[in-house]
Amino acid sequence: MNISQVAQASGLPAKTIRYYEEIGLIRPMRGENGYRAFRDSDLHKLAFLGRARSLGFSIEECRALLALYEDRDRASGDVKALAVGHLARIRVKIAELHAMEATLAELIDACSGDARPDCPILSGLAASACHG
Amino acid sequence: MNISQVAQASGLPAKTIRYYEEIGLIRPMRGENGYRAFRDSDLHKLAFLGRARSLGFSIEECRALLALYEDRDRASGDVKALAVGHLARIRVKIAELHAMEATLAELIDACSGDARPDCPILSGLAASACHG
DNA sequence: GCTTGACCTTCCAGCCACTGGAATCTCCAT
DNA sequence: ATGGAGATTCCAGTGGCTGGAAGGTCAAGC
Repeated sequence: MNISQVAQASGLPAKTIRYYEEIGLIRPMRGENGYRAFRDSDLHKLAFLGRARSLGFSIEECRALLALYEDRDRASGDVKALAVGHLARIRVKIAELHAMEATLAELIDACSGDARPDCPILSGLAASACHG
Repeated sequence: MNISQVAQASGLPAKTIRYYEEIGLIRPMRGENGYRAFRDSDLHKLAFLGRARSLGFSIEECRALLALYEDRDRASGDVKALAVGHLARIRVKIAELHAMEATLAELIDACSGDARPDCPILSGLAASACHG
């Protein structure tokens, strides 16, 4: 398979696939013409990476997950630990965004949003972004 | 005021303050020795920027907000529009993270997390990250 | 055989918003 | 005079791609 077919099949852009090779996540073969020649196993890895990335795992976590995936003797506890840590970070992020959302929604709510210059959003930013 | 005092007072690292000057968000004066000499107005702007950034506004949005802040004749509707757009993006982000969280929590839940190699997290990533 | 156009290759630069570090200069207290 | 804190500039790196230029390759059509 050439890169565009693998891109199609995996849902990842060709650029990203080249990048993943560059950083050593995959090691496709090469044809005589210098083109990358992807095997099914490469495609599977790329699909795996795409899903892991879409769950927000960092590239280095993906590398670790891929290593665990390839290691038939891994302990599932190792995988779980990685995932649990990541889940915790996601939840922190969600909490941060919720806080932003609340403050912002409150400021927006207080703002008439018409042609007058008076604006609680700006004065909120100028003075303090606390809600209350 | 020198940079470290302003950093202290605004809560922003000195490096960030220099960066903000570099990209034209602030324009502090200079003393004879070449040191930046911050006025109160600079400090206010930096505090404003810090709060806007902490609400997740991008640098360019902050620049726009600052311009609106400085424009005594702005329409509050312009500010509101900016904030509403940003709020929408925050909510999208929250929704994305919630989806990740749900999928990840489900996979984690299914994983025994012991020394055995059998791992639903990895097989979930290998096959499909859908929940259900 | 030749052209055309799609596809492949590499390499370099840029994105965002900083952050770290080196080399140098200035200030102030001792 | 000296030492140390704090200031300056400039360059490089972060993460995870993404865009684009310059050039090689392949398959189809004339």
